[in-house]
Amino acid sequence: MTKQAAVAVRLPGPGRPRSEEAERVILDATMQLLVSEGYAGFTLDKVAAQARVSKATIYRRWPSKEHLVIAAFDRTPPLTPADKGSLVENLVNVVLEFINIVRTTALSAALPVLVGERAKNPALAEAFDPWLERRRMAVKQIVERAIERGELPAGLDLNTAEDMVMGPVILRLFFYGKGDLSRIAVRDLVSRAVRGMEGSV
Amino acid sequence: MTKQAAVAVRLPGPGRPRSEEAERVILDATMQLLVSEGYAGFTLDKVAAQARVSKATIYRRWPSKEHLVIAAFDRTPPLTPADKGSLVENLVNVVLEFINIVRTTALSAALPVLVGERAKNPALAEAFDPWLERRRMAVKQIVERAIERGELPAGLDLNTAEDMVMGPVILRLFFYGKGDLSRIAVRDLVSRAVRGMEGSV
DNA sequence: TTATTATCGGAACTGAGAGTATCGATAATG
DNA sequence: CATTATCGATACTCTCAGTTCCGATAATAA
Repeated sequence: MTKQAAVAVRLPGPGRPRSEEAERVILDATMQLLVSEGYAGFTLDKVAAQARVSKATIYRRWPSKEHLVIAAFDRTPPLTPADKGSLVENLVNVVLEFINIVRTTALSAALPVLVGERAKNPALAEAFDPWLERRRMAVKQIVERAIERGELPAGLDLNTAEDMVMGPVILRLFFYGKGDLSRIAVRDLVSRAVRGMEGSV
Repeated sequence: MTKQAAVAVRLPGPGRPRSEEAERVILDATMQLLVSEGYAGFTLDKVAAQARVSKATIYRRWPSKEHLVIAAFDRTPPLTPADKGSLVENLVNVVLEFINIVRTTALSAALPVLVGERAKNPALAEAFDPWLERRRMAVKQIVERAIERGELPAGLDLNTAEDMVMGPVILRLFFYGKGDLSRIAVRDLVSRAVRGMEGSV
């Protein structure tokens, strides 16, 4: 949040090599603690304790708490762009998969905070944006295939399509505590978004 | 973020009355500092200094930093649901007004952080949700009038409509640093959202 | 007028947590 | 075997949220 050292990677050379084991254990502890404690109760002292590692070992790899959290997220598997049913069904499935991941991991606790930090921390944005972009791929791929099949117009901008599908979902997920995100509700939102994608403006 | 005292209001009675002047000056300083320092650089010591007020005077009114920030936001004027043009034009105008407010006030710095806190602080949610709901009214009203005019189907859920209009915008505003939010881009998003609202699912 | 009470600004204080520095020990290179 | 960068452990600095106590002030109630 303040300074960031010039660390992260180290090229092989003389000296004791970094323990890959330590890296794995730290990221495991990070995820577990984010889930159990929430972002507010999440401290690096707890990570160090649970991973049985010194704080120096953590800061040697990641320059800040936020970078560590992003690194932990980076290991979560990407969304799988299913291709089994109709366009709407494929989108509904990937959206529900996303909702499920957010709810069962630390994402719900950490993502809004990271978004807030990102705005004013360029180094954090550099780590955060690729992660986010990777999550956006699934929806884009599904839309892209629909365009190839001729179900959606060729001129449709993929970013616009993605924003239309995920925007309302993100809103209900993070901004409103009570938004309806049942399969029926999601299907309704996605169906309407798809209708908006059809034809030109 | 941790404890919250039982304060906020005080009924008139014996003793020195609370200074309304102090309240005003504190909220002014809060807004100014949020803009100039960002949420991370925003501290209550700075607020006290700039407002020439003791911290006790602040905490006597608001139980936490977050509550103070929300109180400051609460004074920002509501969105005006213009009713001058077509449905799409009215929505575009109110969305652009919202974007402008976010960009020229401290909202961009503070809103994501507050959203993150809201998820795990019930007392904060209690203060935050009404504020948010009030901002959602403008779009809902415009949509409601369109339904009355018969431009949109009577069965359309207002919350769904609002999510479809604002979702993509919020996404570009807070999650992506670089999203296109020009008038042309907004008109494109809104037009597509409106098309999604038409007809049943 | 006088007693009571809750505010005021000022200032010191507590507690927690991010990030740094130093230790002797260990594991690699050359 | 000399060099070097890691290791865990521990203590430290700094900043900030929130608390507490002060003497002074401004209202109510008798």
